[in-house]
Amino acid sequence: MTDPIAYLGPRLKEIRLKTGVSLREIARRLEVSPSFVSQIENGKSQPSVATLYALAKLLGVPIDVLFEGSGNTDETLIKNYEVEVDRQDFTHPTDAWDSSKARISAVNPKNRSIITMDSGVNWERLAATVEEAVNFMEIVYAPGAETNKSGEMILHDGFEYGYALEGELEVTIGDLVLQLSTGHSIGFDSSIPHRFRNTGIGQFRGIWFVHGCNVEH
Amino acid sequence: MTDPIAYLGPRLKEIRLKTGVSLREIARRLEVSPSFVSQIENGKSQPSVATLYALAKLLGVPIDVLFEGSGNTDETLIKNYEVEVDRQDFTHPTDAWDSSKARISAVNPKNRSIITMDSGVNWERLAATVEEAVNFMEIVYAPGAETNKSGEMILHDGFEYGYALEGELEVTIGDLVLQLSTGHSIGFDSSIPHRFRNTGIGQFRGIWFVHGCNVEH
DNA sequence: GCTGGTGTTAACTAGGAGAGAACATTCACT
DNA sequence: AGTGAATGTTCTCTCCTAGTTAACACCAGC
Repeated sequence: MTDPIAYLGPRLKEIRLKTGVSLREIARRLEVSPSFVSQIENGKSQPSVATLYALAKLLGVPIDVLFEGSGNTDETLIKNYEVEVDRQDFTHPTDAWDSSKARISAVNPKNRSIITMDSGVNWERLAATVEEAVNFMEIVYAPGAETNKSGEMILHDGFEYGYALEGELEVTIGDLVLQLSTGHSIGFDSSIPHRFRNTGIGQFRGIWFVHGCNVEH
Repeated sequence: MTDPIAYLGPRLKEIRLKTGVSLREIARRLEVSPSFVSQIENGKSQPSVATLYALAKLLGVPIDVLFEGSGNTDETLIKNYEVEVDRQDFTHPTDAWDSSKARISAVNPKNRSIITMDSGVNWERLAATVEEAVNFMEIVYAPGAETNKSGEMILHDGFEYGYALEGELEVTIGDLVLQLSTGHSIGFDSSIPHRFRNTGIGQFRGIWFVHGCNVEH
């Protein structure tokens, strides 16, 4: 295993690029010089603990992921659906994907079925429907992205459960406003009008589970 | 909100004392001077990123917990149940916690309601039951831990969905054996006999969602 | 008394965290 | 093509601080 400290810089750069933030923007928010951020990313300098902490907070990732080496051996041979769908003509979240009555479904993160919503919102299916009226997915909100660009709330029957993986998500349910960050979780009645908005600088990722009322087997 | 950086030292000391290791022993292993460790613990000096990393590795804690100071940077006003339950006399996973008919539930990772199963398996509730026959939780398997120490499979009605956060979990469903690692996800019919086992060297954590058949609202 | 453990605090130094400037690019305009 | 404002990079330099060495005070057991 290679030295995780040495990969800290490249890892930071990778995360920053993924979120589409500029190096200078980072520097501005951190109140350090752009050159220093560059030096860090290229491994020519190392941040202090304080800047490392601020950096992680800014990017919305737990510090530990910054040290997860690139030595990622993912040789698990999980076969699954690799369809790239792009339909948004469904009325209920649980109808996002067509149903397929497998009794077991396993999905490799590399080839998830993805639905691209408008304005920087993605849904990635975590399991093919082993039952009706259920949707198990990872949702990804780009910085600034929101459920409805118009700002109006949505509601539907059923219930909804979420777990925040990384980033910041402002969750509005009824007149309740919550700020979700890594590790936070929620569950609520979907018939209450709700909407989400990524208020962080980095992307938001979360595990989401939605099911309707007419669950049958 | 107090500065989490300032609490880094005290936090380290707290963890060290809890494990019963001497300050000088830490210094020896880290290959730094004992005085420096003392200075770090008393907040009179701050470690470099490299030493911080080594320190966390040595103490066996993720770096992020070193910043979960008593000065709670997490000011999200999420109120939730803080009960420590320890009952295992339920017959169905969805009955693990008593039901409480809130329509919205948000849970802060710091004060989740935890059920301690035997042989290194924990369930941490991610949302209070906003509906019947549903359980949304984070499951933690210590290295080597398994669903049933006896090795027999379990089955119950309903469906089950999982997402792997960290570690390795060997999942056996019927005669299908899968290896889950970070990012992998599954969904299956719980009436198929199944069991899990942590085959990795570290702990396994995953988001789990279980619901029964008699879902009503 | 001594010896071996514990943690703490001074005074000091070498090295690197971080700044600042100038650099080469690429865009989008008039 | 010319200006302007972004982008990231690479020099050089300074000042601060991560980390050392020394001596400190405390407890055990022999």
